[in-house]
Amino acid sequence: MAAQRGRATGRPPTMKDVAALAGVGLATVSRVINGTPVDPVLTAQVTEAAKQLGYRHDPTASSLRRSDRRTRTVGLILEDVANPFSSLLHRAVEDVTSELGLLLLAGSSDEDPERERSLLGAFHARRVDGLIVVPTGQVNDELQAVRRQGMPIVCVDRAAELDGVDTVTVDNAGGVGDAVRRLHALGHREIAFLGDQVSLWTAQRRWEGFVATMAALACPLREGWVRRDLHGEAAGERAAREVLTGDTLPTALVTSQNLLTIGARYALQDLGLQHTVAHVGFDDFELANLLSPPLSVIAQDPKALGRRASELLLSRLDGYEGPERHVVLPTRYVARGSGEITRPRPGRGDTAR
Amino acid sequence: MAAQRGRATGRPPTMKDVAALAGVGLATVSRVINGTPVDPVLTAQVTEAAKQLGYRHDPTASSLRRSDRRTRTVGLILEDVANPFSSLLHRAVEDVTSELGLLLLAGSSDEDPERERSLLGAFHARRVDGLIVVPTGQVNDELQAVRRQGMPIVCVDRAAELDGVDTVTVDNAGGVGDAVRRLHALGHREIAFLGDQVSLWTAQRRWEGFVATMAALACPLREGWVRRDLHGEAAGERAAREVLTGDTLPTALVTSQNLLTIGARYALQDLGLQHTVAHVGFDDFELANLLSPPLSVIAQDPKALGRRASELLLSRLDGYEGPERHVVLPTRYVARGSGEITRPRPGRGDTAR
DNA sequence: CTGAAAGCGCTTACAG
DNA sequence: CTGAAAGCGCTTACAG
Repeated sequence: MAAQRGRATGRPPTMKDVAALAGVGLATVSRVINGTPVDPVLTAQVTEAAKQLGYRHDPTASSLRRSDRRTRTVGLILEDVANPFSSLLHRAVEDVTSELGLLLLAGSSDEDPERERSLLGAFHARRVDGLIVVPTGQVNDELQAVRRQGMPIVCVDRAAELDGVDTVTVDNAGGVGDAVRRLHALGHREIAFLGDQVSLWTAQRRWEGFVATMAALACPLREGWVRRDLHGEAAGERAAREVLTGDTLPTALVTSQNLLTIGARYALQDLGLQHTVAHVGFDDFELANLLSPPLSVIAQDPKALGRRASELLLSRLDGYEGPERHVVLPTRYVARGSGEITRPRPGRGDTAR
Repeated sequence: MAAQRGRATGRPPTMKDVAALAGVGLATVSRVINGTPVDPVLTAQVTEAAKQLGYRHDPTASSLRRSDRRTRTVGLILEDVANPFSSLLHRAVEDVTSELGLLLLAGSSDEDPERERSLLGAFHARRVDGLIVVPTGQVNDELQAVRRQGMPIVCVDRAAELDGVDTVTVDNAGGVGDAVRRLHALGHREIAFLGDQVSLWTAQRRWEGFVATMAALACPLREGWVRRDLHGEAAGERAAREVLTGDTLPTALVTSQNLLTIGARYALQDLGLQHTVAHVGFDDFELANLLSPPLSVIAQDPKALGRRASELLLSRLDGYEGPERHVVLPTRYVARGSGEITRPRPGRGDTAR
């Protein structure tokens, strides 16, 4: 009678249905599905029955009972899934996790601690196997608590001093320092700096790289040429415009973030200074090469960040229990033109206005 | 004795732990957590116990037993989470789903039916509440099968003729037609066309818009000026270069996809023709305005696509059982300069080479 | 309103 | 190797 059942009506077929049709016990079906050795004949019966019913294994029900509780999902907390940096990182993570059949739950924190906390809670509650997060830096206590409960966590793009939490970052200070040195070698001494919100870990590191290198090169920092804590393209444009229409003009400009770079470039072009004032931005752009002059950048490799972060996470999933690891990836200066503008002859005087 | 238990050692606290600490039945805890009316005193006890233990509700275990089987997750199949169009769409979907506490499982099909099938299977097996997919068009049978099993599905960016599947697309043909008409109004008659892989639904629609409008305007199509089935930036550049170095040159160029537009623009700039040959691309770019001349585009609104798709999905989750809906969003022509180059005087003869 | 019991789809000791 | 039974964390009829 039980074996008579066959294909059920509405609901999707379950292991019980498969067992009934194959004429074996429920446990045997489970074993076949999970690859535990089973008599070839029974295996064939089960496989056939499963195919016939269109059986789909339910990984969440499975995870509930398994001893390791693995859900085969990974949580990813990005700043914004839509920004190019985040989305490239996202893709790199997907490339390595999908290879293993892991699914990705992704969300955007928007730099908002409350949102980060909420995503963290939701992913934790769903028992993802691990977490890759670009931390705002203000939710570290909660991250630590979740980590202590056994959830592997890797922080990426921004460091975090948390027990058992691996990090993958970029040499932000080194990248900016390198750019400043190159500008210096081209004669530049009057270098302006546009910086992102100071609460961001990366903004802090980039600023430190600027200050340290300028000091090492004995270049004075002029107050009006340093604009920090800027958020977004419009702020970048405004700040650049102010810097570039002041009493004395800098001969070079370093913009330490994506949107600030775009904003500054608008200002430069609007003032007709794009061929006069050297400009280097942090982070690369798709179309940087099509601009005139092409934009020189301190490029980071979001794909490499994502890949390394995933690898660190996977090693934890594979049982690595050692101390936290801190990977620092290099940046790469891409000379395209805007950063190779030499310093105009001194004595020519102020040009703007 | 049971109430004595209190906080367990290693594992995260469960409803049972909360019930024990609060001195109530398991069901009561469940009711409090789910907001079913419960005596205020008991409610307080449960809330307190939950807080004290740091209890986290497990939504997946919950979904297993609930009558509606809701997992509170939505699956999203994009072409590539890293491409700007997809990631903006992704963000728009996140904005509406996160509002409702739904989590997003996202994946990239890479235009590969096998990958789409695999993601579809994985999401289905995980019993997501619904699916938003940018379909390759070659997995429609499987999509239909999943839909018939009760899973709400919305296709976005590309239409699909499937029972009970809503779609949100853009007026691709209309957008291209509009651009062609504008070029025609500026005197252009010799208009070249670069098209994406012909297997893509959007490529097909854009091509149809081009052909139909050219015919309506009595502009002949010259064989050498039509290049279709191109994939990626390099192919676009190559094709554009060939078109622009032929015996007779077109006076305007329509490129019907993102990467083709970039590739073509490289070719134009390399040949020094960017101020001579009019150029309109399909889909907008972040930096289009910084180019010289700025790039005119047929813009679509990926955020609107994502938002509408989410809304349609949510209405299905809310119980809408009516016939499938097909939303078509308009495109918007953005005149920036490259598309406003007028046709050079006839009789000036061929300029290039 | 409340609690004990059954059961969601599965895995895993536990006996045979 | 195989199957019946217990149980993962929860919800939901079912009686009280």
